[in-house]
Amino acid sequence: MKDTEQSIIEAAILIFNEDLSAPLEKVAEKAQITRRTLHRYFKDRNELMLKCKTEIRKACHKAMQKAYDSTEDPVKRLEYMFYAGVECGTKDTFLHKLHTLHDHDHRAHDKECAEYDDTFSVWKSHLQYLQKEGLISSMMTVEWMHQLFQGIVGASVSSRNNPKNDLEVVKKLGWFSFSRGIGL
Amino acid sequence: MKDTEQSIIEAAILIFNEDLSAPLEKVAEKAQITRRTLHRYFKDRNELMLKCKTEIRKACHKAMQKAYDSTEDPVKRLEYMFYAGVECGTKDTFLHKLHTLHDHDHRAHDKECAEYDDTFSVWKSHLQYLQKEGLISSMMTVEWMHQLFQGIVGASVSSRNNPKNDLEVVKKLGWFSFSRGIGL
DNA sequence: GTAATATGTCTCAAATGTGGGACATATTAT
DNA sequence: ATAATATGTCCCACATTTGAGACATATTAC
Repeated sequence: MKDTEQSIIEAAILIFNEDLSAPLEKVAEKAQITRRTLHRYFKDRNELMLKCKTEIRKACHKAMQKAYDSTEDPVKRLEYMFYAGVECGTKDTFLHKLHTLHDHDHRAHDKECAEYDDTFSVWKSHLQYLQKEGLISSMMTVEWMHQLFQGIVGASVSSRNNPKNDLEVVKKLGWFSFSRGIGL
Repeated sequence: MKDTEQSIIEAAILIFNEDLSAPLEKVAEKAQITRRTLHRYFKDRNELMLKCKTEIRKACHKAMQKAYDSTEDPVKRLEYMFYAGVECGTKDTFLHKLHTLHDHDHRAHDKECAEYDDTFSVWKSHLQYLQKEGLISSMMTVEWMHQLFQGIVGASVSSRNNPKNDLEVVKKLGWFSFSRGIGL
């Protein structure tokens, strides 16, 4: 019964990803509880948002790290990390969105931003490594490849909203487009 | 002095794209006017939102059509239509977002959705044509290529938030990734 | 079955967002 | 310079959102 808190967070991520200032009522609806119950778990919107941020950072970091550790082969490693992004779904897209908002100024000494950077530092370092090895195009910056990654993950997640699109198929399509898109 | 209305719309598109339920105060700030002035031009949030939707549909439709008409060469045509998307910037990403929201059910008989479909029907038809001619991969659906298009346009628009990234460079990078991503 | 815990219902006060009236000031056109 | 128009300031009524107390009901653990 303690998973109510978690289900609220999951619901909030889905709602806030589409509408940052959505009323908490909508989050409660999505979580299939009352707003009163939501307030028993979270003092206010801010506290809920903080928990969401922690959750998405944790989940994405864990998934990316796991993918990285799952193989030694540089190209497979890249592929699995891409899949990790897709499997994180809305959590990944929301995380990226929060750190590219126009008013959010990203500074590394901030704790949240540091954790965000940390989550993708392995990923970015790996992209640089692949460039040095000549496995992927050197004409593009790591920043662009990261934006491309987030963009294609977003496209994959959108595709999955249509239930007729199987996760595995979507992942393969996404990887095809991403890998070729970075000149692999 | 009549361009105040237009500048409010432009500001609203930027704000609402990031935060659908953002207070109108934020729109006014972005447009560098008072909320009181905003209310003189738009009765309420709903009216403003409708104007935004009309604006983005109009702008994107016009840009896509212009790109289509600018050449006869099928591949160049595709390339120019991609650039059109990037040049529409937030307008394109916002338009796409509005029609992929979870609560928005997309039905063709609805006037707004019909116009949306119309805007990208030329684009999608052209993708199908290229597939039939064997110029791009036939392993993927038109829907996926469209999602990919929107995803990479979004990545390009994000990149441009960093002023050191020149529009032309971003366009070229985006096109490189997109064209290869669809197997061209 | 009983106690503990979780959730729902009803209610309400505070905070925030919204729309617009009244009037002053600023800008533009002629 | 003057009139017309646009915008800002101040203010207010209204709607929505928010956070929580009090209590009933439901669920779970033992």
